[in-house]
Amino acid sequence: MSDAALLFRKNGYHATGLSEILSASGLPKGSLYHYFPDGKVGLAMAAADWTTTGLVRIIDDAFGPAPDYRAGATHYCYKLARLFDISAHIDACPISALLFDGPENMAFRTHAEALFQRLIDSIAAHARRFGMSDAQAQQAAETLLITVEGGWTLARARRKSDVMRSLPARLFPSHP
Amino acid sequence: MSDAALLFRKNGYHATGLSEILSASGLPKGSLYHYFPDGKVGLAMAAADWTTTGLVRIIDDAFGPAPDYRAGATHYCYKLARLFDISAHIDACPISALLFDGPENMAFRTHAEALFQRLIDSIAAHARRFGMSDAQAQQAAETLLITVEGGWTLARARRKSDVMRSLPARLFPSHP
Amino acid sequence: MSDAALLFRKNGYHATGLSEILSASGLPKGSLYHYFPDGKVGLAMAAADWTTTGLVRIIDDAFGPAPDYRAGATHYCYKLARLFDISAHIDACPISALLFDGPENMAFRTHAEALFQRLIDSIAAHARRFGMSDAQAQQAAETLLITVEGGWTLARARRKSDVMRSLPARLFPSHP
Amino acid sequence: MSDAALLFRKNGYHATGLSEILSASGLPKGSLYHYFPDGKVGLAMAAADWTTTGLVRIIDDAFGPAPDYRAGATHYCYKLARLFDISAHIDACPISALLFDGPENMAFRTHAEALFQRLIDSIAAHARRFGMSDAQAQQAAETLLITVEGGWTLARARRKSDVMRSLPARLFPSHP
DNA sequence: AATGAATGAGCTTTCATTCAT
DNA sequence: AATGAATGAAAGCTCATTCAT
Repeated sequence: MSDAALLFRKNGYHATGLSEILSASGLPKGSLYHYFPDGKVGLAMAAADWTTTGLVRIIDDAFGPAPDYRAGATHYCYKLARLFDISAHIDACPISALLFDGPENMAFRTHAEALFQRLIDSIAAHARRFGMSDAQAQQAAETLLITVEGGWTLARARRKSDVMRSLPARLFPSHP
Repeated sequence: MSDAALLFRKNGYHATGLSEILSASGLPKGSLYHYFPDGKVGLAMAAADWTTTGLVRIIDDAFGPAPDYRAGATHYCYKLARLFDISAHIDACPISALLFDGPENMAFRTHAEALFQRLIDSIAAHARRFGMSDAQAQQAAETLLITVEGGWTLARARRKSDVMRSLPARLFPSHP
Repeated sequence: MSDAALLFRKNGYHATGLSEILSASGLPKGSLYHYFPDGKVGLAMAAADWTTTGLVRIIDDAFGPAPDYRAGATHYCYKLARLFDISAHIDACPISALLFDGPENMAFRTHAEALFQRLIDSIAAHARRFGMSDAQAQQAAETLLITVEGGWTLARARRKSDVMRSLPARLFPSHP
Repeated sequence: MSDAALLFRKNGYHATGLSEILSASGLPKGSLYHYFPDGKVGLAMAAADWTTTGLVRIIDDAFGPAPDYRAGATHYCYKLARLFDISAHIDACPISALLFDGPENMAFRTHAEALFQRLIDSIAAHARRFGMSDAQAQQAAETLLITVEGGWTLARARRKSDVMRSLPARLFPSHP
């Protein structure tokens, strides 16, 4: 599963062949359709689920020990910058890699929406823990996700993680 | 060219076949490699160039008549929201569609970086016009691009353009 | 069994998947090879047997109450025309569906020959009952089978059962 | 083309793989879809056309020099018996091999109907030449096709061409 | 005795590209 | 300069069958 997730993120959905995934994972060719009767679509969705779970864990690790929301968000951006560095700058946002599939698969869009919402909800839970109202928390979490998502895209184009580390300053500008 | 750009944005790089593009544009099959000796790669880059030029025009239209930077950025987000709506929710960010190609084409990343920079520079020029310093303008333009890019991704997952119209409030929070 | 026979007749041997048959009949997947150790080949033969038994019953029903051979043959053709109509033009001759398998299964040909002979023998028995000699009966039964088989093929191509009802006039032309 | 036609007749539509045809004909794999953009379906139809043309020639050869319709039909049956023998008893009626495809391809049935009609028309033209009325000729030609088709099927099951040579006696019984 | 998980060969088709004209 | 016919690799997927339980 982790092999599939990595390859999908690295190459995108269409550029990743099933045989590539299978040879990477060592599994036999015919077995895939037992575990994933929906074939490549089902496998890609499961891979995105798997990676989203990992992102939720990163969120919890970032916000858990933080003294306030701002510190948690900053930790989160820095953790993603590190993740970007160790993955050799080649990994796309796992959910976006799913999203960028043809429009004929509306299920993909629906699934991507649900996964983004999982991330937003995870962040919002921490925001509420730090005293925000429900509306404030939802707003702040969405803003963080949007910023992180856009920052990751720019970092990818530049093949440098600096942008990720610049995000907290953009999110929380100092007021003169 | 506009046909190619639209198809790449709609389906992504790998999901768009050359024959699909050629039959859409009515061009003869064999002559593509005379106009684009690098084949699909060169065509995709040219298509991204073409769309980037269109985005620069949108930026100029948004910021040109605006009284200040904040108003220009707001106009820009609203124009993109309208663009999202009239393209029936099927359009990816044209540059991202390029980005999500395999790592075997590093030229793609380099080209995507240059295109993003063109957008940033266009925005920064307007920012300077409104009195910002060079450093401030570059910073503000990057932030706007990051936000717009992330917002577009979330809008695409939700198949609703609302997120785009919520971006100005996130970029310019009111201070109590 | 009736599910398998119907599917084989509808789609042919190779176009009918074992999983299709098993899911239609509700039987567990692995147990097929206990009932039919020869797998798909054995199942198809048993299905053809089952259908042949049904055809023998139709022959007996057609000839049993008939006053003479000609009337019996006519009834038979009309019964087959009705069968063609109620099966929505999708049924091949069940034995032919077997026949049209690859030459690597010579057992199929042998089996098909035996099944055709069962039908011929059933018709010949009625012919003898109506006073024909053994040789006459065998000859008449073969002719009827040949005509019915060819008529069914043409009816299938035309998707109309009319040909079947025209067969008696071809078999028993009025002498001026 | 003749390779494809033979293989389809020998093994049936579904049991004949495209790679089998291509390796038999020596053509490269990718070229097939230039000559037959509809793929296997188009190839099978063209193969059936090709063989039908051959059957029309056999009909003309049989009826051309014949003194009357009965002699022409007899020649035709004997020519088919010889064809059966030299094709090693393994060849199906080429049109039937087409016909026995899944019902999802209504185009196949329509095409098979047209091909059968070509054969009937060819025979009927000769029948008219021998003095039959239009109605008589059509009727006689249909009867001959039906008989030949059914006879071929039985001959195939028995792996002996005797049935084909017995058809004239069935078509033109001597009146005592 | 009975089963469902597991398999690898094979399927048809699409692909970006080349090259003789 | 311009082209469409031609191509081999690879794609995603289905298949009948096996076997440990």
